[in-house]
Amino acid sequence: MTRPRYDLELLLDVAIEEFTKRGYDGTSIEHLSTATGLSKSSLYHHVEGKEHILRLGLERAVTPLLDLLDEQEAREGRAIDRLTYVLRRQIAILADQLAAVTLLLRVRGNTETERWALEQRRTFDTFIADLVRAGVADGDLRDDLDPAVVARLLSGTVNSLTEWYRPGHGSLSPETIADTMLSSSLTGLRA
Amino acid sequence: MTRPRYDLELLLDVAIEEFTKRGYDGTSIEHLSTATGLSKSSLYHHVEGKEHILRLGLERAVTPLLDLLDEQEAREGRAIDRLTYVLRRQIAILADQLAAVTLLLRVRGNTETERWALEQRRTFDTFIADLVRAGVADGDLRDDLDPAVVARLLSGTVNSLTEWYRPGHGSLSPETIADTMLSSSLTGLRA
DNA sequence: GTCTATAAATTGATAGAC
DNA sequence: GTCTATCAATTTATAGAC
Repeated sequence: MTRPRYDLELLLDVAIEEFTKRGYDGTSIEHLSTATGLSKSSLYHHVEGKEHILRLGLERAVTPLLDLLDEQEAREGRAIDRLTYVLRRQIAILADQLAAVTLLLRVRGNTETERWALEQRRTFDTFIADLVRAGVADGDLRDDLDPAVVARLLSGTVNSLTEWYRPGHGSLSPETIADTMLSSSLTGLRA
Repeated sequence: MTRPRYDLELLLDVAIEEFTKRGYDGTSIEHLSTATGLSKSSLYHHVEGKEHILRLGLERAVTPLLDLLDEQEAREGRAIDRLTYVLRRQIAILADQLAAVTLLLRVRGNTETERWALEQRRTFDTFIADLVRAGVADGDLRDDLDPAVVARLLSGTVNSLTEWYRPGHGSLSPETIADTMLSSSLTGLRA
């Protein structure tokens, strides 16, 4: 048995990094060729085209995020508990698929694939906003703040982790970062 | 008196938007030509080259942010009060120069100008981190959370506003958003 | 201050040999 | 599955007329 998938995954590792560094439009097939060590023709043997590479890279982030939502469909319990659980899982996915999630957050909607990615993001963000509203309705979250703004701030804070979080090197674990984020968000920073 | 500066400012309005939408590398002079209605040659009459346009656009965001830091140099008072003041002002600058700040946050360091911009961002972020540490030392901020992480989360939350805040249209004012952000961060979301 | 014309290099993609 | 060679279109930038 050969390993064509393995080679594809390696190509995606490189492509996601390049797309993130230079932007999708700013990254040429030639860049990917240089970075992988494969000729341009060989790349076209593995994928249908440039946009196909983007799609496969984005799916690494989108799939686990949507799986998390699906898994939540039948969940019960207080909204505030489900919210904290989903945010923790979102942070875990971000840490596990850091490069792909970073790429997902950088996509702007200039191609069909990018617009698809933005739609998936919107689905996820809407879910978070619904949980915040439900948490306020339950009386567990403050009702003097705009729930829509609160939800966006929470999502923004989580997503901003891609700007600085790097795994390994005795760095903080994703769980510790999630603890800090949720503790400061829910209980506040004041001593 | 002619108005060469005015034409340059108009060009920058367009260029900042295009650079933000497609990325700096992904935006061609031809794009800018189409978007401004000027020929490519005419653009080169106004600026030295593509990277010069980026530099001028980024300065719209960098200059007021560094001015804010300069103004803080001689400030007195408790760190927590200075921190909330600086964050409020940062949000005001973000709202006032939304397009340029968005571009600043999207720059990745592929050119000399981009690396300069990243350096200015780092200067600002370091200032925030110092204020958080001082706030903990004063006993005004919780000492059970990593101040470096807290500072990054605060900066990330502020910067995430570029992802959704849009002025006008009876939308929330920057001041209201700052109120919500600071209240939730300092006092917490729990009811 | 604007334009057309053009330069040399790079773009996404394909043909076809091995 | 890899390569070299090549395509038509696009890239940043310049020359020089008006």
